[in-house]
Amino acid sequence: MAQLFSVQLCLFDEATDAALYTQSAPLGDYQVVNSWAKLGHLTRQLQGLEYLALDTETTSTNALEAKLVGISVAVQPGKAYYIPLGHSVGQDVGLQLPLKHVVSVLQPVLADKNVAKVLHNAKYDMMVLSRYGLTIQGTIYDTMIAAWLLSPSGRGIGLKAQAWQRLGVEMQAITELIGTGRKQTTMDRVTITRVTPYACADADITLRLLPVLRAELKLRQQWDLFTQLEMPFIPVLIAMEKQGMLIDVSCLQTMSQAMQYQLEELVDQIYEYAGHHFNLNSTKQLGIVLFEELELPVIRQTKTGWSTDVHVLEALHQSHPIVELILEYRQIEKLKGTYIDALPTLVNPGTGRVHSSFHQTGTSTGRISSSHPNLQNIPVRTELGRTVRRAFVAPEGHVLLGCDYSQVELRLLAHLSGDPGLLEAFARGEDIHTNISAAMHDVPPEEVTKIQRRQTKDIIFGLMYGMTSASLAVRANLSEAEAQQFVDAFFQRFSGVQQYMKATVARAGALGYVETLLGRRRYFPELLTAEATDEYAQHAAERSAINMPIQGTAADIIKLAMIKLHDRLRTEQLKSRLVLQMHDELVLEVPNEELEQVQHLVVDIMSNAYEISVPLTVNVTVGNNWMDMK
DNA sequence: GCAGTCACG
DNA sequence: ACGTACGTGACTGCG
Repeated sequence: MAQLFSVQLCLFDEATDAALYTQSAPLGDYQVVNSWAKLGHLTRQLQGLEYLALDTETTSTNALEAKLVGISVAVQPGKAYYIPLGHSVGQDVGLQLPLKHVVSVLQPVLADKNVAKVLHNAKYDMMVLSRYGLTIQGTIYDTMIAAWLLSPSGRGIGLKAQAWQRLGVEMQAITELIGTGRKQTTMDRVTITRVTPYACADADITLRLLPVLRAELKLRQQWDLFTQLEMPFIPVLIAMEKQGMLIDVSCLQTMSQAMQYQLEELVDQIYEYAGHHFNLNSTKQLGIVLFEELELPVIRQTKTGWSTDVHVLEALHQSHPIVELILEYRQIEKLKGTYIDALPTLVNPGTGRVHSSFHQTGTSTGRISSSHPNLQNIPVRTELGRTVRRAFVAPEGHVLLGCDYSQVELRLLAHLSGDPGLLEAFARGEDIHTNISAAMHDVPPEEVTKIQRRQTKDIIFGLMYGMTSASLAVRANLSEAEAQQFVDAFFQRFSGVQQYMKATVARAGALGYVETLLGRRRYFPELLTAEATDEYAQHAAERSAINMPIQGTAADIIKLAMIKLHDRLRTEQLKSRLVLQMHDELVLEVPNEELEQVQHLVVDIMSNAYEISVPLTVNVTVGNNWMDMK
C-alpha cells in the first residue's frame, strides 16, 4: 500500500511539473511591455479608449502590504499588455521599465474621466496602485461586485469561475504559477515570461465579462443598483480601510496581563474540582468531566457529543460550583484570545492603527462584512467585554462620533408591510416596544408592564427572523402554548405584518427570489415550487427569505448614507473621516472643532438617506475612546 | 477542513 | 429521525 501510494505521488509530481511548464494556448494577443518602444506602442493604444480593464500582480492579498509586481491592461477583447515592474527572477528582469516612467505614462489615462475602468475586485487593485502613485478616476465597473449582485451567495464570483460560467473560458489557476501550501512562492519570484499570459488573461477576461454581466444586470433591472450604489460605495470603503482605527496597545497589554493571572487562578480551581488536569478548551474533554465524572445532567446533545455552551452551563449553574468558574474562564479566554491579544498583532507599525478589511461581497443580504480584525463584533454587551473598546481611541484633538439608526429594521418592517397599527406605533414616537405592546393588549401605553414590554420585544425580534412559536418559547422562556398565544395575539393586532410575511414567502416560491426596496435580490432555488427539498431546509430558507428584504434594505440605506456623507466631507473639505460601519451604526473620527458641524451633517444625511413611510431617527454618541461614548 | 463556541448587528 | 429565529468572523480542538 505504501509503495503504491509513493508511486502515485511520483506520477502526480510529474503531471504537476508538466502542467507547470507547458504553456497552454493564450486566450488572445498578449504582449509584454519591456522596452521604451513597447511602452510607446501601449500609450498609442490607450488613446481615445472608451473602456479599459486593469489588473495588478502583487506579492500579497493584503493591499496595504502587497508589493506591486506588474500591471496588466486590456484595451479591447482579446488584446492585452503586461507591464512587469517588480519581478526578481529570470533573464529579462533587467528589461523592466522604471516605475516612475510607467506611472507618468499610465496616470493621465487612469485619471481620464472619459475612460471607464473595468476591474475584478477594484478595491484591492485601487488600494495597491494608489500606494504607487496611480490614482483611478472616472467610472469604475467592478465585475466581481456585478457577479455578486447576480449571485449574492458569493460562491463562484472569482474571476476564474466567472470566466468559465459566463464565457466558457478555462483560465489558468494562480497556483500553477505560485504553487500551494508550504512550497508556495510569490509572484515576484515567477518569471516575466510565465506571468505575462496569466496577467494579460486576467485583464482581458475582466474586460470581456463586463458586457455579459451588464446585459444580465439590465435584464434584472439592477444596473442602477450596480452603478448608482455599489460602484460609488467602493471609494468609501477604500477610505475607511486606509484611515483605520487608532489603537492604544499599552492599554491592551495591561489588560492581557491581568487576564492571564485571572485565567491561571480559574484553571487551578477548576482542576481542583475536577480532580485532575485536562484541556479546558476541548469541549470533548470538558464533557467527560462534567457529564461522566461529575455526573451532571445532560441538557442538550450536539451532533458529536454533549453540548457545553453557555445556555447549558447556565442551566447547570446550581448543580456544581465548577460551572460558574468555567463560565468565567470561557468569557475571559474569549476576550483575551480573540481581541486583547489579537489586536496588537494587527496594528500597522507605520500608522499605529488597525486597518480592517471591509468586504462588499461578504454577505447574501447586502450587508458588508469585516475581517482582520472583524471590527463589527467588538464586545459591547457585558461590562468586561466592553472594556476592549477602551483600546480604540481618538487621536489627540479628536473625538469618536457614533451615529446609529434607531430600530431601523423594525421601521422597515412597518414600511414594507404597510401595517397601519405598526405605522401608527411609530408615528406616536416615544418607546416603540411599549406602543406595540399597548396596541396588542388594548391598553394605554402607560399601563404596559415591564414583563409585557419585554415579551413584545422578544416577539418583534423573532418576527423579523421568521420565528416559530416553538423557538420563541425557548428564547423567551415561555411554555409553547403561551408563546403560541402571544404570537396569535400579535398577528391578530398587526395582521398586515402576517400578510406581508406570507406574501414574501409566496413571492419567493413563485419567482425564486426576494428583493429589497432598491432591487437587491437574493435567490432561493429551493423555494421554487417546482423544486422538492426536505422540510427543514425549506423552512430555513423561508425564514431567510422573510429576513432578507428587511436586513437588505437596511444595508441599502446605510450604504446610500455613507456615499452621501463621504461626498459631503470631501466637498466641504472637512477633516472628519468615517472609520467604521456596523450595519446600523457609523463611527467617525472627528477633529474637536468640527464636532458640532459634522454631528448635524451625519444625522441629516442618515435621516434623509432614503424616504420611507416612518421617520428614520438617528442617535448620537461622542467619546475619546470607543467605550466611553455618551 | 469541520464542528463547537461565542463576539457583534 | 432529527432539528430552528436572520446575517457575519475568529478561535480552538480534532481528524
